[in-house]
Amino acid sequence: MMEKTKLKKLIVIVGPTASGKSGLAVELARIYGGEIISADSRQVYRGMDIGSGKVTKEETRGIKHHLLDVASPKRTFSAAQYQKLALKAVKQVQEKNKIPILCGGTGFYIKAVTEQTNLPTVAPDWKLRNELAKKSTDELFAILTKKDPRTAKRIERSNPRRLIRALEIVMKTGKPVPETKPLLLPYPILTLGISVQRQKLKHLISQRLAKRLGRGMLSEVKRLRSEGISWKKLENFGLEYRYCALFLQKKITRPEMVDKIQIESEHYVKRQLTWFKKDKTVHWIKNLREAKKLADKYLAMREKITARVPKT
RNA sequence: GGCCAGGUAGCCAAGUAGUAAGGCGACAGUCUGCAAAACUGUUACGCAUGGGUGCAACUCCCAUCCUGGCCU
Repeated sequence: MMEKTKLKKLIVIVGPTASGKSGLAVELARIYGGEIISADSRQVYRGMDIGSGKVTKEETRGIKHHLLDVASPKRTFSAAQYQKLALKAVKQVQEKNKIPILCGGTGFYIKAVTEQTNLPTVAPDWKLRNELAKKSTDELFAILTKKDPRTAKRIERSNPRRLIRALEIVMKTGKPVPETKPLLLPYPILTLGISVQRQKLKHLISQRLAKRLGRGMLSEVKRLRSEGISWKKLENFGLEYRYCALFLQKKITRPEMVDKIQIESEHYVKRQLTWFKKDKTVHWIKNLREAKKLADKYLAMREKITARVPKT
């Protein structure tokens, strides 16, 4: 009986871009017998490799990675789709009696898994969205206030994207946006946050950018374009994809492109840190040693409990 | 040396007698299906320096310093 009482585990690794999440995840996976579940909103797309910083075959060092290349860049992938796939992957890994390591910089995706927030099931209706997009935020807010005052009260009244999504839900369901309650996973999670000095991060980003250009990032973007991804879509992917696309269209110069990617990446770091700092369960670590210490302690809980459960 | 233009926040920049637009950056933050996205807030008791004229000057006048252009 003892061997059947496996305990569910999940290690989460977060941190700003270029902080070394992927490397740490692979290390921990090798040490503890884990598989990695990527939580990156761009690495889910096939063909977006260099620009998104997807691990290479060598970098995986034989560790299985889930949730990479699961979507076509031609279609819009969403947090809800991610949630479904990621939860499935977590379960799958746990069933193999291995440790799932959820690793990535997309805070919203991480939250979708760890809190299992029940995201509204209304699918995007682009026709409706485009219609609504013609209105000003004031108008949108006024409509929402009328149809769903409770949501209007807490929504950002100047953010068209949020307003439109809320209205989409209201109009498609005929009901107010449902209140979500976070469903915490029924087992403890260990969340590690990689802490790197901002200044150091800037250097890392700049080095990484040079490397990516050397590896053919521009060709990658050109290829995506030739495969039918519109410039607009590429620009919407942000960072490297946005500014490479602008450069390839000759809307900006190459130095401007490099400059923009650098600065925008630094802004991105800031947004990520704002998000992750809010999560008080994150254990901030500086290196593998600190990570191991926490992981050892966390995983040791397994033995204690599995040893005890059969007796009771 | 002469003439002209100009010196406004970390940077770019508007204003031009009535009490400092805007953009970038920086910093902080938001987040219920686009999240590398979208969005919000803060950021010059002071406009090269010193005088002067006005009730009132960044705005007008004078001098000085600095920058750029042209001329010799």
